[in-house]
Amino acid sequence: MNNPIRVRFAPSPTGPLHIGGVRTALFNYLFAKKNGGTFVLRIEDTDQKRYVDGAEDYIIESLNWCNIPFDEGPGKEGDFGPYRQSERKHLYKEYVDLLIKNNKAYYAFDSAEDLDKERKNHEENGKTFIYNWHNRTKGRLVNSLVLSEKEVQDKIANGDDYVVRFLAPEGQTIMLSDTIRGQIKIDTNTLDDKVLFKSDGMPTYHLANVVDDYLMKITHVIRGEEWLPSLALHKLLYKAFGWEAPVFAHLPLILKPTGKGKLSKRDGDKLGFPVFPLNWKDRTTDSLSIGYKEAGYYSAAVINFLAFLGWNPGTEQEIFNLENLINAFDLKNVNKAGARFDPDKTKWFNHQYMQKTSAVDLVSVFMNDNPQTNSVDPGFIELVIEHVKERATFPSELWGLSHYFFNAPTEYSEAGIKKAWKDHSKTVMTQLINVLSEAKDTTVDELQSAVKGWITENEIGFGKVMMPLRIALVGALEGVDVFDIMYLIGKKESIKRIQSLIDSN
RNA sequence: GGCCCGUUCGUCUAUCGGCUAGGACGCAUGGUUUUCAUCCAUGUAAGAGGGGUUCGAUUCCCCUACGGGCUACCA
Repeated sequence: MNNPIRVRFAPSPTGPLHIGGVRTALFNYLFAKKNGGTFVLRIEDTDQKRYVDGAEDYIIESLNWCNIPFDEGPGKEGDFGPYRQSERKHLYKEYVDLLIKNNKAYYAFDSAEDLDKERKNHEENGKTFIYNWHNRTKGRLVNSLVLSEKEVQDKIANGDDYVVRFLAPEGQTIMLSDTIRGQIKIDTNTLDDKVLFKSDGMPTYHLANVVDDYLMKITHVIRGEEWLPSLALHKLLYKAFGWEAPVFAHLPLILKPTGKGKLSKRDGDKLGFPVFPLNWKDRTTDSLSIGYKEAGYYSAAVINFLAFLGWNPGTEQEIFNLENLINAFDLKNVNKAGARFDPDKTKWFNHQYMQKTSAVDLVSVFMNDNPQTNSVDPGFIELVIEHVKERATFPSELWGLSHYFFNAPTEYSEAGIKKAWKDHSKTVMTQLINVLSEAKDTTVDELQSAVKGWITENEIGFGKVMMPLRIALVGALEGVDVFDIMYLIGKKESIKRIQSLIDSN
């Protein structure tokens, strides 16, 4: 009986998809999958001036990387295509003509310059220019409401530029309902007669999205809060067409980590975190914006933290894979207020996902990132990664945490030497070499008890041994357990490193 | 300026009229690690203000303040 759930994500290909857009797509995806519905991608390329080459591919690649692929859209034609509005151009004219015929819309011949002049004039007088009921027939404006039918036809036949405007109803109070925000009351006199059809023959967003949502049988429109002011117009359009409107839900915005306003590309540049899922190179400025993928984030971590921006499961669990999210998702748990983006928490999520990744799975990533290790036994690399992985938030940090397993130190940290290298150190380290030469080393424990036994028996003091030993092996006072290091790099290499330290001091 | 939406620890949030206001990130302290990091424990810190309604308001209503969005032949 009920119509099958269909939702859409409808980005405009004017640039790279920003994480706010990814979150909108994600919520649509989760809602669709939770309810056994269909997730549609529709490209809203009605603004030819702002069209950016490559943006559509970028959007699709991003959704795929995030694991939230669309069921229908460009390249995945379903029963409701085409899915690019530029390819649906012929449809909009037909529907806008229907509106004109039914006196729900009208032709307007005012030039953009004239309207700009009006706006400027009003502004100077402290007023706002709105094209609507109070002035549309008052003489200054040129439209089919004041012109005779013949005049209108002549103008059109003459090739005069025109737009089609919506005839907003006068003096009505309409109730809007939003799944997230509840009831909203609007006085139609505050609305303006929005342009539905542009002089270049393309529809505006308002017309195209209503027509397409209707034709594509969209049941739920889940979109950003920036569309809330247009909701009245859209509802009125459905009514003008005599169509049943879908259910609307307006998502809270994602705000800057600090300061005011919506999250923007510049925040990422300034504070050093990505705002795009994938790298994006601007073709006109040649500037590169780093993506989450390239910055070393797991897509599952990105999806997880994005889901938690404005939504929560109502429990205290925070780590959710996609399947968990689908099961737990409910629009009722979406917040009304904007959510400030937190780069620290984002990293924390990534750390969680990094720890869930096994060392084996990290080996190829590691070898790819560090070609200098290509001749090393992968089994050895796996062991190394097992030892250092818990310290890392990103796979790219692995090398910095493990280089001493592959290369002997070439220099020693000044602070480390100052703290660890004393007058007696040369003697102690020489003795240690002897101890190690004799020590059994088939297990870490053997190595450890040999060294520790020697220290205890001779009452040398652990600090006197362990600190310089660590300097010798690592080059600094940091890193994993010294016995683990010695065991993994081998007794011979360990002795060599100790000798190098002795020789250089 | 006009219209609309919002407001709980620094940040993300829980609470659906009974609150000693819970969790997470961050930060601080301690423990583990004879290093560093991880990890663990503890601590830190909040319902914008003013009116109502109510036995009782963070929760419901109104006003103010603040924040955000929209106000294009952009989406």
